[in-house]
Amino acid sequence: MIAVSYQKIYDVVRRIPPGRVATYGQVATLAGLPGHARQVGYALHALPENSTIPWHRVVNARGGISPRAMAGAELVQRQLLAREGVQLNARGQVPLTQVRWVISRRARQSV
DNA sequence: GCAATGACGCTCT
DNA sequence: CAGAGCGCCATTG
Repeated sequence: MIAVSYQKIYDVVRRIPPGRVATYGQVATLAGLPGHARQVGYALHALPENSTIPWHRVVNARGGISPRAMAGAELVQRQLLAREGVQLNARGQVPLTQVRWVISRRARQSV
């Protein structure tokens, strides 16, 4: 059973455009849950693999892929990002200064 | 309702 | 920027 609060988070993640990435904190804030970055990660963790949510576009505040229970899954995320043109550096992180998702104020209101 | 858990963020070093 | 430590809080047992 997925909590209703997660729906809000999924909704934000769905809006992340290809070739762009957002941080957990950013997603939390856009979802109307400022400071609940952990719940964002928790929500994505409970996300089924067959989901259409672009969860791979969500990274931590440093642009890196957080280690999760199943190692190797981060490799998948790296592949999905590369497929969208997001190149990762040697540290396995993305240049946030360039690919950080910047949503316009008007775009947020159109929810 | 209490205690433990966790795909994190912020601050200091 | 990278690493270590502390804090926040919904979800779960």
